[in-house]
Amino acid sequence: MRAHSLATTPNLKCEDCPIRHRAVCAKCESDELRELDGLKYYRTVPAGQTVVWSGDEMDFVASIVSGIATLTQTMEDGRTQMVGLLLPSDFVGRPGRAQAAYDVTATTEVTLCCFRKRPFEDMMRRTPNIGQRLLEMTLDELDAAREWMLLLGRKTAREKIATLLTIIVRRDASLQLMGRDGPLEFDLPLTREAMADYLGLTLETVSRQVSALRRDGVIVLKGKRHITIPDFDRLLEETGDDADGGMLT
Amino acid sequence: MRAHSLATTPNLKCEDCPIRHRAVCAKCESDELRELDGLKYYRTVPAGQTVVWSGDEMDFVASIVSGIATLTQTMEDGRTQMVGLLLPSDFVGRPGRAQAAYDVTATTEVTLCCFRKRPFEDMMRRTPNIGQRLLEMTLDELDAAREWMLLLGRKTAREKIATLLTIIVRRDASLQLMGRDGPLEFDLPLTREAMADYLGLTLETVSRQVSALRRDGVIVLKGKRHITIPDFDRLLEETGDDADGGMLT
DNA sequence: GGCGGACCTTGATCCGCATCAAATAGGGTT
DNA sequence: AACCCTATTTGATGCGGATCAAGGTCCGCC
Repeated sequence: MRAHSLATTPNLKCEDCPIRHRAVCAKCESDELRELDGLKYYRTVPAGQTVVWSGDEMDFVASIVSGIATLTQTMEDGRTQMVGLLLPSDFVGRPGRAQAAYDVTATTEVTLCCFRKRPFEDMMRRTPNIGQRLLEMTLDELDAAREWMLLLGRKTAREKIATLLTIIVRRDASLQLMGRDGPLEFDLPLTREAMADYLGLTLETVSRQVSALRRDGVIVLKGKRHITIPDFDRLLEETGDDADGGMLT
Repeated sequence: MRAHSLATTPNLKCEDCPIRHRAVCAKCESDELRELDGLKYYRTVPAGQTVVWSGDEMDFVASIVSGIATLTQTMEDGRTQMVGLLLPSDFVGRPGRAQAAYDVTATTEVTLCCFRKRPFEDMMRRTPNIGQRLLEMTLDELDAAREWMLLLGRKTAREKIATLLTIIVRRDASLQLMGRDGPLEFDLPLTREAMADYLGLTLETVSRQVSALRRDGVIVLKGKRHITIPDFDRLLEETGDDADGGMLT
């Protein structure tokens, strides 16, 4: 299944782009946007398909416009670890690097705003706003990776699940500011197996701990994927993190 | 012991600086170096002392000139996870952020080349070479963090130890190109406890696995800290990584 | 409306690593 | 040389999560 899906989607105008203010182009002036408008092309990848394989030649970089993708590493014997969750506005690929370092897989259908690497690198050299924004985003990702290292190295299975849930809730909240106070609700964008790959667990352990949190009333399940959080502070207590706002958000 | 050691050391000229070609200033022209020369001040921190505490106000950024420091996160109940190992030329602090996100601790005596944050940020805005280099370094650190996520999430204790040893060997090799082929030798720069914090293990498990690798002839110990690797490929097999050059670097 | 397959849950058992507890080895100091 | 302090090793035991093994549920499809 290494076939590249090259489904090309009609471009949105940068001005109307939903990720305009968070993506790598966030700091660009309107003349810079016009230039990007000329370089970019959209590409849509169906759910479940791999966008790039680790080690593959990669001649483009991209921003996630919509959908969710994952970055994963795999060992020879098949053990896999997710090392990043890519959400709308996140950046894929690395300027200055020819091969992909990780597998990039679409979890849901994903739309990418792509740039051929060479023209993008050229423009980056001329446009400090892009490099600056990319630096900010990379520093944020580094913080997220380090927070994840604490989770992987030191948290219990239950704490890991609770932490993942809070992260998903916070993301949803930041996108569609929902009514505070009321119970939070959302759909899990990940299968149990993907959660396990993210958390350094097996899918059986994930399933058991989700059930345990349900039994203890921390979460309410409707179906397999729909979750309600009756009391967010209660969930926070389960993460093992500092109760107050110790975490960077 | 929260006292800041403010020992100030006489500055080296940038031109003579041992990290000149790897640090954040690597791409600077000589006029830019002169400006940095005017901003910088050296500071030396004794082994074991904490440079900054997570959450502290941090009004400077710095490059490690010599010595080794660690970045660690701590949970309320005392569980700790090292999230970075800082070697000469590595960068400390984040432009645009007021508080430290992690504890920074000197493992050996450390000399820092510091810049007050505001003047550094100003210069960064005017000097694309600095921002570009910082972006490269940050992307490298992100890769390292993600490799570490795989280790923390999926590797066994023995594989973790073997991986740490190969990383230390590679670093030594990259600094002082030593005779290939011959047995590799080095001193561990970390205590068993620090290794445990890095690897997401307990110090007892670290000690046991080091002993096991010694029993199996993978490593030879002289004293507690001095290690000889009779056969580097043998050590590589123990890491669980792709046998060939699958790894970056 | 029955069937196949993906996803999920639950149970039983095992094992790797944590935990608790001593003992030993250096290294520096007096 | 005797002593102390810290780093390290080693042993005994227990637990958390992996592994192995059945089911169960939902959904699209014929």
